[in-house]
This record gives sequence, C-alpha cells and structure tokens, in this order.
Amino acid sequence: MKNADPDVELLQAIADPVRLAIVRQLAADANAEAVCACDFTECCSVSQPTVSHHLRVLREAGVVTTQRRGTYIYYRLAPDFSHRWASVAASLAGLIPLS
Amino acid sequence: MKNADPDVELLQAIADPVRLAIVRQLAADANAEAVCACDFTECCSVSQPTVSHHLRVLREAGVVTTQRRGTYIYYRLAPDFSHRWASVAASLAGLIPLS
DNA sequence: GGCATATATTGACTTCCGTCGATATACTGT
DNA sequence: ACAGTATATCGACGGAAGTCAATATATGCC
Repeated sequence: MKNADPDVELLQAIADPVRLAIVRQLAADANAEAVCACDFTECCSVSQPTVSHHLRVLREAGVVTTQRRGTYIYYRLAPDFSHRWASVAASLAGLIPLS
Repeated sequence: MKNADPDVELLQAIADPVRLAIVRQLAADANAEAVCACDFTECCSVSQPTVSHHLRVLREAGVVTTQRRGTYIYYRLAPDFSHRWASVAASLAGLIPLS
C-alpha cells in the first residue's frame, strides 16, 4: 500500500517523540513569538543535527514555517496547520474547532 | 529519546496507511455493527497476515477491541479511544468534543 | 578578509517497521 | 474424528527512519 494519503503524511510527521515535543512547544507559544531552532536542542535530548533533521521533516510536511533573523532561524506552526489537523482529527472522532 | 509518551504511541498506531484505513472504517461504522476482520483484507490491498499484524498493533495500542462470534472476530473502536484521541488532538489545536 | 556562532547537509551505522509465505491455532459443521 | 474456514503467529527479508560525528553553508561582527 503506497503512501499518497496527505493525512497519513501529516500523522507520520507528528508521530515521533522529538517532533511531537517540537510541535507542542510551538502550539503552546502559538500566540507568543516564534521559537528559535536553538531552543529545541535542549528541550529534547538529541544532538543539533538530529533537531535540524526533524525540523526539516516538519517543514517538508507543511507543519512549520521558517523565518530568518540574522544568524538565528525561528520556527512557527504553519498557518493552515490548524485546519489540516482539525480536519484529520475530526474525521476520527466528533470534534469541532474551538472559535 | 525514548518512547514512553502514550500520546506518541497513539499517534504512531494510527500513522500508517493500512491502520488509518481500518480506523476510518471503524469510525464510519461506529454506530453500526462491529466490523469483521475479513472485511479489512479487501479494503487494503495487503495479505491476511499483514492485516492481522496491523489489527494486533491497534489492539495493543488500545485503539480497538475484539469480540469473537463463532469463527469470525469482530473489531470496533475502543470505548475510551474517542476521549484519548480528542485529548491528543485538542492539545495541538483548539478543538472541543462534539456533543 | 577573518573569526565566531547558528543551522544545514553528508555519510555511515543501527534499529525499527511493513510485508509476505508458511504454519499453527480456533471454531463449526458433518 | 475429520475437513473446512477464519484468524493468529513465526521467521525472514527489504526498505525506511532516527541518530550522531564530521563537515559545509550562512550570517554577523571586528
């Protein structure tokens, strides 16, 4: 069975301990400023290349977007992530978006 | 990073094309009768042992429950799956349960 | 230009995961 | 007891994915 389902790709992007921790941190600070990539290294106990790898997976899955500010690169949840996630989530249980 | 997070286990259980198709079929027929295991073999184009393997993963993750009726074994979504799923889903986006 | 820092990429290694064929187990009916 | 059907388990294989060390790229500052 091939993997052309975009919902599966979205789920696979989040179904990882490190990546879920990253997305959670971004969801928690959603209204605050974007999060610097260097902050994820300490949150999860993995090396810097590994964090970069997971951020790349999330970026290519359309979960996060990047913004460069000088040497630092800031990450935030993609604008349409909430909609996509709510759509997938609601299809498996009775859920409606909040506000 | 180890994998003790129950949310990650739940996401990993669903983040597969075959297993998501199974859960979707169960979610669609949630109010109807439970689904026989033999029906999943044709839904996804995989062999019978593969279907059995994925059903085992879903069962051990607490996503589905089984009920034997003679030779056939019927599957349905676990009673607390909706709650667990809604909890995980809402933690990443503003979602509230429907009804 | 040259140095320092932040992030990305490469390459290699290991482990995990999905898949199938073959076989085992469970249940029904005759 | 035996045959037939449904489901599960076993063993093996191939490919995908996570991790790190080393290195490369990019930006800012002196």
